[in-house]
Amino acid sequence: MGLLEAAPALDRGSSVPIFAQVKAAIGEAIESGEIQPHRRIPSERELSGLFGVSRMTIRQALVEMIGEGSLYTRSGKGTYVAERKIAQPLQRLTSFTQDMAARGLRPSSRLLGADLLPAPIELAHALSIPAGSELVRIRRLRLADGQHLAIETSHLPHARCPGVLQHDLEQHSLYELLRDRYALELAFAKQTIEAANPTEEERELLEMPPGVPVLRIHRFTSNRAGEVCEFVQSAYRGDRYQLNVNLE
Amino acid sequence: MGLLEAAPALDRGSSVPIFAQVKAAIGEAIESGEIQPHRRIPSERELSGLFGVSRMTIRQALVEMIGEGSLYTRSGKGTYVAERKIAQPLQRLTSFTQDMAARGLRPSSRLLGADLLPAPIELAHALSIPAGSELVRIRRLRLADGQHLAIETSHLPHARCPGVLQHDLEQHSLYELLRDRYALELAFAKQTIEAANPTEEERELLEMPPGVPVLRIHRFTSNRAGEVCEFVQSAYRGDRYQLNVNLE
DNA sequence: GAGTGGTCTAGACCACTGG
DNA sequence: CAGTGGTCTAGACCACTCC
Repeated sequence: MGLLEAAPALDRGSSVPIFAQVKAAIGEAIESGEIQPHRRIPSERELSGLFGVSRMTIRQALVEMIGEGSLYTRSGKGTYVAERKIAQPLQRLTSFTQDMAARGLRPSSRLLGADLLPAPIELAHALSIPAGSELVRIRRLRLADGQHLAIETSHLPHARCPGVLQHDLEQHSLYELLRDRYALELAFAKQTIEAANPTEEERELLEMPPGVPVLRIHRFTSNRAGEVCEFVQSAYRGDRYQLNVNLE
Repeated sequence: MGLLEAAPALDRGSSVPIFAQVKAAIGEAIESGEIQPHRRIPSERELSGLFGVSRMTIRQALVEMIGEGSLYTRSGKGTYVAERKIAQPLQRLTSFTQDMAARGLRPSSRLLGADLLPAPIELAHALSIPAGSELVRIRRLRLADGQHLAIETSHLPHARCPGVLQHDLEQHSLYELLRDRYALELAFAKQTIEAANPTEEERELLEMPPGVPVLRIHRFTSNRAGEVCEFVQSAYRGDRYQLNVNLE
């Protein structure tokens, strides 16, 4: 029973939109190998008939799958299955916790320090808050399978997460805490990445042998409205960490 | 004459689709400051009336702008202007030439070597070609405003770009050459990034002082169909290069 | 209850590809 | 020429928010 002959029945009553069900069905046909890479899928009009939905609804499914890189079109010819099963659909914003889980490593943290400080002027400007207003600073040692991996220092306007320092920041993901307790959902980030030598303090905290560089990352994170809500400085051991990035 | 009262006239005869013209008009209203960040734009039904096009066409414009991060919606409330003018719409695939131009630096190259070699087995597998088949290898020193910046080694299946070595690879962008002469348009890439120490050879070629690390990037590039077409190894001077990445 | 975005329909015309 | 994806229309119903 394949997509090419008889499409699976859709659940019209479901809260899952029709186009999402179509997407899932086509995605399964691809993953199951029923339609091989570089083979044509049925035309939009054929799919419309097979699923019993309008062509516009089919298109909504296809356009999203094209955006995710699993299909591509040749105008006037048809829609084809793309090859790359390689990676995540796009470059996604991930927390340290998610990042490690995706690599199959057990993440843990040690709190190095957490305090309030008046916002320095450049940082205040980037975060769109008054200079000198309260900033939460959380400094953590990050471990993967118990091995020292990185030092991460987060800065957040205290007004956005009052009382955040009273939570257990070693056991819980900061991003989950912000989302669940403060309705602060972080959606975008802008990072700069460079290779550098560690400071003396970083070298000691990460127990690094001499001569090993660090991957230094500065990250501004913002919510869906585009308001910058967090600034993070990280230093990852160069001998233990590789960053993966997908481009388009 | 603003978007909020009277929308600009659309050119129905133009080859530019209506939704793209609507997108441009709304984009201008945002950039001109007519609609400030976090202010509501007219509802989809209002825009439909203002522009004299159907609501679905308006939605096509809005959905794209939401995907690009310049608008966001609150269901049941309205569509709002996002804040982030910060960066490029998404993480885009760029060549060295484009990358430098975006930074306002003058890119140049020195060819260090260009040859054919039989594909080693792992690379052949990644590029989906037979092991031992011909691979083009191009090694270039990259400069920005005349300063040594990086060493880049590209590997391409010779079958995809026969005779590519006869072109002037110092003066021309390889990606433009591939696109214009070989109809090979590279669209996606998967990179791994790490901080490392340079090899002795890299240190000499880049004229690096001792103790400075490099940003080492491995990149697999593919076309729109998802076929991996290129493998690039790069080493950027850690003291002169920062990588910018946007996440979502 | 009125207005909003989210979803869906059943048509239509266009430019482009192939035989 | 018939078939394809790309664009566009004029409606419709739903869940949600705010008053």
